[in-house]
Amino acid sequence: MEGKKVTLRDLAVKAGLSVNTVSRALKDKEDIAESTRKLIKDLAKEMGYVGNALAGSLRSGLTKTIAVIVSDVANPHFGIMVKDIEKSARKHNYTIFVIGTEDDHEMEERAIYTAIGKNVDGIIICPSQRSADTIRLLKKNGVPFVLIGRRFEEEPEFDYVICDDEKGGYLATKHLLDSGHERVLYLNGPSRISSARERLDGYKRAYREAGLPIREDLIIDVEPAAGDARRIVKQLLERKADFTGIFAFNDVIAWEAAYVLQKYGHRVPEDYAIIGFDNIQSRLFLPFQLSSISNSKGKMSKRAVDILLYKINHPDSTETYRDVIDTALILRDSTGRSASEQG
Amino acid sequence: MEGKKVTLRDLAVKAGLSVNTVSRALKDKEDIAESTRKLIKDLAKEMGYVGNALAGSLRSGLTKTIAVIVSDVANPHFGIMVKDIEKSARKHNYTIFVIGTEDDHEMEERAIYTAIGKNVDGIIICPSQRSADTIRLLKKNGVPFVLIGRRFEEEPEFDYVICDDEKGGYLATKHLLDSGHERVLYLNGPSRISSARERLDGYKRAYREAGLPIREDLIIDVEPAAGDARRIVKQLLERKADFTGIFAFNDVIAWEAAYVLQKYGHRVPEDYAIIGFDNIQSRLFLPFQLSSISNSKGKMSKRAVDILLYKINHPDSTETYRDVIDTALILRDSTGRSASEQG
DNA sequence: TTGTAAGCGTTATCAC
DNA sequence: GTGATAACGCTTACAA
Repeated sequence: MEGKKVTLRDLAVKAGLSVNTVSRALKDKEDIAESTRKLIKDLAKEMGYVGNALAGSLRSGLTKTIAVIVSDVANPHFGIMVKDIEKSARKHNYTIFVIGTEDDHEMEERAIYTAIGKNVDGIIICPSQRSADTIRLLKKNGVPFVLIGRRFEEEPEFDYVICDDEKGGYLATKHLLDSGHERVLYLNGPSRISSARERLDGYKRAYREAGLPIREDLIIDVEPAAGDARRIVKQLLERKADFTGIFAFNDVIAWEAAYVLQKYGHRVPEDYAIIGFDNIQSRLFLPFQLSSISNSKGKMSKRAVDILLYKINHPDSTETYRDVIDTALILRDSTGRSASEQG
Repeated sequence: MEGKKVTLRDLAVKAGLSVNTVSRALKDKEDIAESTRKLIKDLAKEMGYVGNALAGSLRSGLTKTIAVIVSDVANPHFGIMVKDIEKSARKHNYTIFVIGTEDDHEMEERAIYTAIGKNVDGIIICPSQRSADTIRLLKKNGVPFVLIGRRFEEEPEFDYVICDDEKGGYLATKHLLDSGHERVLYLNGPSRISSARERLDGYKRAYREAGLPIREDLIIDVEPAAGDARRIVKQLLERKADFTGIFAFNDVIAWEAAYVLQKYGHRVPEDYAIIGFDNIQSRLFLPFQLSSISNSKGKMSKRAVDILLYKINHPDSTETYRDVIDTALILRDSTGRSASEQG
């Protein structure tokens, strides 16, 4: 019952044939007698043969494996993305490594070395952007990769799939402004991150278009991982900062902000209107109806896989991919939409 | 710049030494001249050498890789677990494959074959429990594995780490009963799943202890993946089913139930008290304060990794592991706790 | 201290 | 149709 792994050689010995013949039979090569093929296939099933992909990979140089490197799979945004990537990859017979970085530089570097060492065929990474060096490592080692969710403006050779962050930031802010909230707190991500910068651009554009002054003291950087958002919102409330609308870099931060508002006895949307980013509600039906910016994670993930596989299969292609997926405003209760059917 | 991967041979040629010497130097073996070692290490760095773990694995039979097989990484419960497993594994220099099954039998089987084919050193799996055959496959192939979250009572040889589901079900139900909710709707998971059955046992025990009759019509199975919960709760509300408390198999189902209640204009906890399971709120600060049963996902994940690594490193050990992690009641607003500080 | 040879399990090539 | 041989990149045992 409890067996060591069955190899081609085991089958060959048992069948009185050569390893080679066994291999070819299992792979349905043309030049094998029908009878032999059947014999071997039955035997393989009987003995519970499972091919050793490792050995094949060593020869072919391909592992049918890709690495997905993100800060934190426990964040629903990344959880959803990883799920979608895995699903797309699986359709093409690829398996994924998942490696977390906590958006830390050193961990990211190690993650990349791990991936290269395991001979992945390619990498999908949401870079911490603490430095472009880690990504240059990939270029240097000739490992195909695609950035997802973030990009390096100064590195035109790094392919990416992002969403239209500027537009998202614009739509969110404009909606709050249009609803009469002239003082919008923006709980932004760290400014090293391209999406944080671009969403901020959108925020500012909305303000400019509305002819309202931008209040720099209402633009605050939050470290996403740390639960930093709660601390910051608490402080703001205690010092009675002057705002009525909140735009958050992502839904997790928006939830935390709403959580603190609740703790302090404030109502959403009556006292404060809140809008997030990522539209996680489309996948997770939470009883708190958070307005958000939809960024089509499913589409982004699929696209990233498609591009990566193309690069893997066309190593000499010099095309570069800079895909920007559209974003859209999704209104729910947290910004006081009247009873509608969205969500 | 853009290079093919550098191999030991490349280094050897460049250094005018044998592949073997290079290998030993990089591994800090004793019998290498200090000068040679330095020469080679510098060269390796310069040329950007990253070892090919594949080749070594083929020899050693170990890949330093484990597979994590779960139904759905986008479910925060599994997202958190995968994160914790990855973290623990990484500490021991293991990398994880993540494969989703949607709790589907065939996909689970394929996932297992994939894992075996990729020569993982071990597997952590939350089984769909549509059949024990898939898991027997693992036993048959001699691949170390640990079940997480679910167990097969009829298969005493399958090691597992679960939480005390019966106690959790008991605590949740008892709390609702104690709070005056005599008719508790139980939105349970599919009964093929051990944790669903055991939580139900706890539910029943609480009822028995309270001396109240168990209403079988208030015990309903929900398919977790499908968003089934929303449909079911809607139906119940429309036919004005008779209950005031809801105990849900997990937090995702609880959220969906609360979501529907909200849509129908009901208040939580005034009209309905709700309690979930998994205590995701401990990781994600949502503005909806859901009472829940804590099951120490961090502890479970770590324990699963520890057991698995032990089994990998002691293949001849015959110990079996049946770990049951304690569960605890965590009260929040959704069951009407008075203002306290939990959260 | 360093080099040579063999082998991990598979597959591609080329004989037979 | 089938079998022998080499090769993928590395490590272990042993020889020099």
